[in-house]
Amino acid sequence: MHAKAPENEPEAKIDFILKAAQKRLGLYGYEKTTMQEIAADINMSKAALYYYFPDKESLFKAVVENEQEEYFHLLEQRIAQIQAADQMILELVELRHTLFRKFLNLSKFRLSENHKVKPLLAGLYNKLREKETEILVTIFNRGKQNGIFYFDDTVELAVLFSDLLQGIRIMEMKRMNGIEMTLEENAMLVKKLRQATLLFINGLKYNTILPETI
Amino acid sequence: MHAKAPENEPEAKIDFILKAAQKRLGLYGYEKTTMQEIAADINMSKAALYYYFPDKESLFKAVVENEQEEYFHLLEQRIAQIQAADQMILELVELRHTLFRKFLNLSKFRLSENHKVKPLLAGLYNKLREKETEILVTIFNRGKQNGIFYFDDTVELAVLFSDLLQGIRIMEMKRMNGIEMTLEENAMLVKKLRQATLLFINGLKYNTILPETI
DNA sequence: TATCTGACTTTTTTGTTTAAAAAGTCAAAA
DNA sequence: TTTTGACTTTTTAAACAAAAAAGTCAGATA
Repeated sequence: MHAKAPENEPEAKIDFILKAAQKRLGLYGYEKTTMQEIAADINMSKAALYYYFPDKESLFKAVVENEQEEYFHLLEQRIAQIQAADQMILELVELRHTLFRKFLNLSKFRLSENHKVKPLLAGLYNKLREKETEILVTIFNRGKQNGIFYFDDTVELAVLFSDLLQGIRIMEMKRMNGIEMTLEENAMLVKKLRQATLLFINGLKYNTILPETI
Repeated sequence: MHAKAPENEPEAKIDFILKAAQKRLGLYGYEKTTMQEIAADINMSKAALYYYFPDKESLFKAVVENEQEEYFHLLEQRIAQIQAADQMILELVELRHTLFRKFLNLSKFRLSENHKVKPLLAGLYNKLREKETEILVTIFNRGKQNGIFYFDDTVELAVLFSDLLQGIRIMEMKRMNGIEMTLEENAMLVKKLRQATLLFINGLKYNTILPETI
């Protein structure tokens, strides 16, 4: 790589480092990426990285948070142009999938696995999910107000739906052979997510029996 | 323990060993249970166990398969007494949950984790899921024939539903602190499974837009 | 003053060796 | 046919050393 860093611009510099880090992390995962390597890629000393980021975890977090912000920004933009709540959900599911794939790469940790990366990822995932739930609640409430969705506790509903999607992702990942996802595997996952979402939405539309009344 | 083994009855003897093994495995998991211990519990020599089971894995498999057969037997019994397809699904989900809890104990492997137990468990889980899918397909087909469910490919539907349930279980397990499941955590999981199932069934009942036509 | 570096210390990971524990075998006994 | 004690082989665990990576810092650079 050995790209040139921008001179005299702290903001741009940080962004430059993030891009380099993202490349390495996306390619090799957290544990197989060293600070040394990231620094070398952009002709910096390792110590310089520590001038901008207190530690490796912070750098990793910044990279992931970057992606997440990008995603939510785009999502809000897209949703703003849609009227129907059910269409919003479908849009969210689709866009969310692209983030999942990025996240999958970033968190690709070789067999050595958890114990160090797991809590870090868990924290990042929780924040993502919190924001996601918020948005889902907004959409579900809108559907309720417009009289097309029937469900009492929309927060509960949002958490359930979020679980459901993530559950499907996990199950499909377990089916994968290697660490990489083939095109077919991806297509299958997308299809399942869509189908589950359609049924879910349908269930909401005609949900005459509210769970609370049972 | 030190229970007495039944004399001169190979079938009963095997069952006796299985019960002893189940107790240990359910309590400590595969890796923390030794053949020696199981043997000692029933006043046998370790070598005797190897007369009935070729190796430790076979014994473990036999224990799990035992549980599964019991489950399917009970399930078929219960389902036979129900008319409506949607009620059958609810019954299956509920009963399936008790099996999940047993399975959870049996497969409780301490931090040392995968690499040895994982493929073994995966094989057992796949067989379970295959049978489960079969039953689900039967139920979905019945619902379709009776004109209350609308979906084209019921096999696909069964796999999706199975994924969905397992996904919810996994997500809820990830939320758990320790290895054990508290009563509250269990109640929450049961509630989510039920709610998801209800929405799913509802979605099927009013699924005017078949996924294939989109 | 803000940014950066080489040389340094500390922590984590990896590899190696050895001992203990558990799996698995077998000839002979009951 | 079933069971056992004594045996061999394989797997796990502990202890230690060496290597690699994380993280620090006084001083250089501009």
